[in-house]
Amino acid sequence: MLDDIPSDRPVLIAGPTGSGKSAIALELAQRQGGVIVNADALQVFANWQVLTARPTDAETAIAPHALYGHVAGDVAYSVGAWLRDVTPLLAGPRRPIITGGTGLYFTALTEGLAEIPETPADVRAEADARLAAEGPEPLLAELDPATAARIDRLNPVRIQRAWEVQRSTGRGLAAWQDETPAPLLALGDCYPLLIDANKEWLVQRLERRFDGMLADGAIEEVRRNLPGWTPAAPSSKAIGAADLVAHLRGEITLGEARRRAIIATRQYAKRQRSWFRARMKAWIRAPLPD
RNA sequence: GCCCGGGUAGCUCAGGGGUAGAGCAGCGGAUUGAAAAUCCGCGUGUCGGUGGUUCGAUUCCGCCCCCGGGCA
Repeated sequence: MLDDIPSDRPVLIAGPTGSGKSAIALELAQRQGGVIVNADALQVFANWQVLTARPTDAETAIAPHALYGHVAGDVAYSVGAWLRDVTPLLAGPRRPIITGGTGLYFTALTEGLAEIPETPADVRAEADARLAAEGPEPLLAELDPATAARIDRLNPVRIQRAWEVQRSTGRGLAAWQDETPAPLLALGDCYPLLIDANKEWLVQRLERRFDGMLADGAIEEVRRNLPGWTPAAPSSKAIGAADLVAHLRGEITLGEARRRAIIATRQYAKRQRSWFRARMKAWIRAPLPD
């Protein structure tokens, strides 16, 4: 698999959680050089390492890594922010090996993303408040027809996003999206590798991986995050975090927390599979185990 | 041994004379700035067993089995 990878082009390594992407990236970086760039929405956060399976200090010492743990856990992050972070790394000097499981990030990178200003915190707060008080319908009614027709009207988060864009920029989301610029990195200019993990094989691995996280101090890591813990924080979405918090608070047993976290991980892997199948048809597939 | 409950989808349970339903799990899908998020779709299962009443029983009655609790 690694022998087919050219050394003069950016490499993309996507795949479901727990499929061994990081190890492949590390070996590639050791063989050919380059910088491993994170494309995982949760591994950007500084307050998690064990729970998000972020590369360890020993691993980051072997090869250069970028965009791992560089964002505080209570700071809003997004695809747009990630794209802005990735841009300078694409210019060199090292060949980027972009690795992660967030399909949206890869698609935005290789197919383009509308250049919409970041939603100001006060607009987000206003939207949160209105959604809680009034429900999604009034917000939906305030959207322009083109946007309303394009988004999933049954999904409150999609409605909120469209409303926030309208409110903060004065333009409809659809108008912005219609002006989406060319992608930062076209598929033809890189080597896009998709880890195609066998489902049963992966499910077993995910279970063992969570036990490994517990053995490596996941509970202590969660305990460190307990002061001021809020499910609303961007980094609180890490799978298993809320479950282990509930356990530390004595609400559920460790066994129950483990059970829930493993289920959530499996469900996440399923969603990744859906994205990859539908959106990454042109990628080079590497079956695992081979 | 007796008295109450209860035995219905993988799990937790609702229902009720005209062959049954919800949450979770599971499976599939969508997804251009919270994406490890969010959202959509998919439910035949000896209704514990067996006899009886009835045009018809999972639903009513008898007996039996199992699980709780209580009394001895």
